[in-house]
Amino acid sequence: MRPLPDRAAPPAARSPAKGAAMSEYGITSRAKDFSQWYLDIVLQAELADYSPVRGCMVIRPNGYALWERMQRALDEMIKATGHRNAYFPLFIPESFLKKEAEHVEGFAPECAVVTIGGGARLEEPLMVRPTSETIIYHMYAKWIKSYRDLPLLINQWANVVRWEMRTRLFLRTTEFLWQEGHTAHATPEEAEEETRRMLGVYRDFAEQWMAMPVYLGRKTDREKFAGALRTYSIEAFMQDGRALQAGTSHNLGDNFARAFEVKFQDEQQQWRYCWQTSWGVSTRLIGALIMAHSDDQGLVLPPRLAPLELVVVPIWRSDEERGRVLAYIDEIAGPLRGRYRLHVDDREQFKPGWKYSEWELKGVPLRLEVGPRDVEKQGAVLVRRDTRAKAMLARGEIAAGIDAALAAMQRELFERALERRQGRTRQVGDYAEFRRLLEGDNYFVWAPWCGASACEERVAEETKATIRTVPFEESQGFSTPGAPPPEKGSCLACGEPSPRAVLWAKAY
RNA sequence: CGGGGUGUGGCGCAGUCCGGUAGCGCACCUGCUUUGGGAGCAGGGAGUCGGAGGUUCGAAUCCUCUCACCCCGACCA
Repeated sequence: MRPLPDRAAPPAARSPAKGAAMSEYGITSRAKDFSQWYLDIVLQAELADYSPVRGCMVIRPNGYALWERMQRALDEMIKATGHRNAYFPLFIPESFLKKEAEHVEGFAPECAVVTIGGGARLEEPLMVRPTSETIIYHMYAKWIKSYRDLPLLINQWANVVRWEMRTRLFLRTTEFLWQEGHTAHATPEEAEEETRRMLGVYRDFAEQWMAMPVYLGRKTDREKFAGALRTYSIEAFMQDGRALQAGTSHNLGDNFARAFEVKFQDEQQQWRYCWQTSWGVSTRLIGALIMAHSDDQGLVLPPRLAPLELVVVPIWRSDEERGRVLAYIDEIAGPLRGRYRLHVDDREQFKPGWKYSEWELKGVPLRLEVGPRDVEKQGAVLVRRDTRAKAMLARGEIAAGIDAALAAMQRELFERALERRQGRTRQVGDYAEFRRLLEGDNYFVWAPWCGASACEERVAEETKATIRTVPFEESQGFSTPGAPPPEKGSCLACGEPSPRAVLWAKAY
C-alpha cells in the first residue's frame, strides 16, 4: 500500500468547473471556503440541485439513494423498538396549531397556509404541516380510550414545510423529508424512558451507520422544541468546528394531551391525560454526513450507508485487451454481485483516470482497478476512497480484501471523526479565555453555566456560541460519553455557582 | 429585512468602463488515433445576452424600472 501524490492541479492548469452532464471538478477547498466546499460537493456529486422555488431543493438520485439507505436502517431500528409506521395528512386545520400556546408561538411564523382550494376561498385555512403533533394527537384523542390502548407507538415518514428565512441545501430547506415518531403513554416515567430510548437509537444510528460521533444531552429552554417539556438531542461535530443538531427527542409531558384531550381510563376507572413523546431525524443528516467525513476530492461515505460499495474500473489499450479484461471482470465480479453493491464502469468514452476521479467525487468507498497486468497475474488492485491506499490482491483474496477494507473504512472514519472532534474540543473555566478561543477558529467548548437563560443569551450575543447540550449525569442512568465529569465552577456570564460544564459551540 | 454578488449556447466564463450586430473553455454529435490518475487531432450542431421601457443610425454594452438566484448576517431542525 502506498499513498498517492496529491493530484490537485495548480489553478492555471485546471480547467474551470465543467459541464453538468458528467462529473465536474474544481471543488473549493475546505480551507479556502468551507461553505462553498460544502455546496460544491452537494452539486457536483449530484446529491441535490436548486429548484425553481426559492429555498426548495431537488434531491437527485445520488442523494435520494443515500436517503433510502438511511431510511432503511432507521426504519428497522424504529420497528425493532416496537413502533409501527402510519401516514397522516399534509394539511392541518389552522385551529389545531393554535391549541397549544407555546407550539403555535414557535411555529406560526414559519408556516405555509393554504387559503384557496378548488377555486374558492376556504372556510378555514389549512396549514401545510411544519410538524404533525397537532393532527396526530387529534387522532390519538379519538383512538385512545383505555389504559389497554397504551402505549401507542407510531412513526411516520413524511415531508414537512417550514418557511425559513435563509436556506442551505440539505441543512435547512423550506421543504424537507424526515421521520417523526409520536407516542402516548400511561405514565410520565414511561414517556421519559421512551424519549431517552429513541435518543439512544439516534446515537446508535449516528455512530454505527454514519460513523459520526455525537454528544447527547438535554437542550436548554432556549433551544427546546416549542410545546415540549424537555428536548434531548444528539450533536455532531462538523469539520469546520461547528455543531450540528442531528436528531431530537422530545418529552412532551401532558402538554399536548391537555390541549387535544388525549385521555384514557385507568384501572381505577379514573380519566387521565396521556404522557407523550415525539422524535425525529431529517434529510439534514445528509448534510451532516458530508461535513463530517468528506474531503477536498469530494464526497466520502461510510460503507454501510454508501449506495454503491464498490466500483470496478477496467483498463485496456486495445479492443483485444478490452475483451480480455472485461471477460476477466465478469468472472471475478460474478460472485461479488450478490454480496456487494457494486458497479462495473465499462464506459468507453472515459479514460480510467477520469473514472477514478469521478467515483471519488461521488464517494464510492472502494474501487477495484482491473487491467491487462491484473489479468496476467490473476489479481486486481483495490483502492480505498478515504485514504486512497492501494492494495494488490490475488484473485482468491478479492472478496476477503473487500470485506476487510469496508470494515476498516467504516471503523476508521469514525475514529478520524472522533479525533477531529477531540482536537477541537476545549474545557474552559472563565469567560475571557472562552472569548479569546472563539475569536479564531470554531471549537466545542465545555464551560460552566448557571442555568439562567439570560446568561446563555448574553454569551450567544457576544460570541455567537450557543449551548448545544447539557450533558446527562451518570445518576440519570444515561451518560454523555466524552463530557467532562461534573465539577463546580462559575457561570461564564454571571459568575454564579454552576453545577457542571455544558457544551458550547457555534451551530448550524 | 440589511450587506455583497451574479444573470450571455447544456455547464463555467470573457466581452460592459470606451456602443458597431456575440466569443472562449468544457460538455454534446461524427471520424480517426488513444486508455494503469481527469487524452489528441479534424469537422459539426447549439445563444431573441434575466425581463420591460428608454437614448441612439445602431445596445450584451449607456439610462430608468423590474424579476430571479446565490453568498454573508438577523429567525430556525
